[in-house]
Amino acid sequence: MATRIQQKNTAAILEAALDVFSTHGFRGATVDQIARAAGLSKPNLLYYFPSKEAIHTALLDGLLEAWLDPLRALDEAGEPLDEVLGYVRRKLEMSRDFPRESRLFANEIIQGAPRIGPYLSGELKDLVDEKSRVIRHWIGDGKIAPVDPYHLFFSIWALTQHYADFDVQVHAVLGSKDIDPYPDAQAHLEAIFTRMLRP
Amino acid sequence: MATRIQQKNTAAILEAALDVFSTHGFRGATVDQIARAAGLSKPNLLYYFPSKEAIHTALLDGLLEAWLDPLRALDEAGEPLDEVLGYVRRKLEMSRDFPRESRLFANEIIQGAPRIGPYLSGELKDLVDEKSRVIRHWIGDGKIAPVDPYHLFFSIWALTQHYADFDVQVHAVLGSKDIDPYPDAQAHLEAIFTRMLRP
DNA sequence: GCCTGTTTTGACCAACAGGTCAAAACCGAC
DNA sequence: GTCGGTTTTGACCTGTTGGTCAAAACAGGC
Repeated sequence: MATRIQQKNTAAILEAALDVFSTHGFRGATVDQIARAAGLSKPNLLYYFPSKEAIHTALLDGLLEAWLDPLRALDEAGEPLDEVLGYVRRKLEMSRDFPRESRLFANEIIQGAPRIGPYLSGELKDLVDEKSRVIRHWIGDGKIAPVDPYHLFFSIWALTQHYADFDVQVHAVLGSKDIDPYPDAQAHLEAIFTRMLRP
Repeated sequence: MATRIQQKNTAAILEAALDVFSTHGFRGATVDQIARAAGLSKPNLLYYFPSKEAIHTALLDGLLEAWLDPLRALDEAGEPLDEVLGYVRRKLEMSRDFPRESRLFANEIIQGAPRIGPYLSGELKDLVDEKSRVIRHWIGDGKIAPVDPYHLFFSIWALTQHYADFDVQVHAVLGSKDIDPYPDAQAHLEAIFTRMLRP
């Protein structure tokens, strides 16, 4: 249904908007800024999306779609520690590979989740509830050390997303701009959760 | 030097501005909004602070002043595990008691630290470098388990600030708005770092 | 009460923001 | 090339924003 030009331009817009929204927040971003970053004029951009809000919504929808995948993959039938470590690894890879998406999400939450409140207490909470039961089963079976499942998940989110959201701080503290912190982070987090969950 | 009215009004402005900036970010906040929240008219507010920027700067300066105190208190002469746990506790108390300050800081970092970049690679990095040496000494003496000091600090920041910055998400996932997550968080973090650092 | 400095205000401005619109330019099928 | 629909643009409108200013209102010491 969509022409070549449409595909190319909507993609360029979303790409540019992700850049701008993730670093300036919704209100801090201007349509003109996004348009220029996408190589279009403002009216031309508005030809593809009816409003600034619509671009932001499209971006968030696409993000939330994939946001839960790493957790969904946590498998009750697997080896408990490996499953958790796998989840941590996937989340950390998302921070590394999609830092802008992480910051877009972070912006939204910090500002009180005005647009994704229902998602948080809906889909997200449901999935976390479900996986928390899995964690509790594992604890009941003595497969992993007793731990509050909810705070376990909070810890995983905090530790992994930190490397995307606070990227600037991480690099500033580590000193050299060229260093990739992710290998060390990966080892560090693996050690943390291994020690935390070993029965 | 400052009159009663000046003290009262500048305090009210900073208080209101903290509210507004921490939830909407710098560009998302409007001077009018801050003025109304402080119970003043916009020109009246501008009588006390020369610009929106000046209010924001005053707020950040005050914050950064106190931001490092919990880490400064980490004492090389103390019992290593207790010292780290004390730092974690202090940081978590800051998240609980000053969540708006934490979000103000988070907003700044996520947006690339346009105003506090020098602080990050200056004061902050220096202090972290110094305390990292302390951690390494403790490791060398076999007092705590070997761990990358920098990533240890990142972990502490991530885990404690998460409860302030992502407060909405925490409450949404936990379900009941009335529950105070901090007691559980405190116990959880204590357990994490104890297991992490026990030799 | 009066006088001096402080505080407050309403009216105003220029810049910028999101968004509209009609007309022009462009594209590809025929 | 020409024709229909698609794409792009410049000019424009309206509301908002940060900030100014002169004048009014208000202290509080005498």
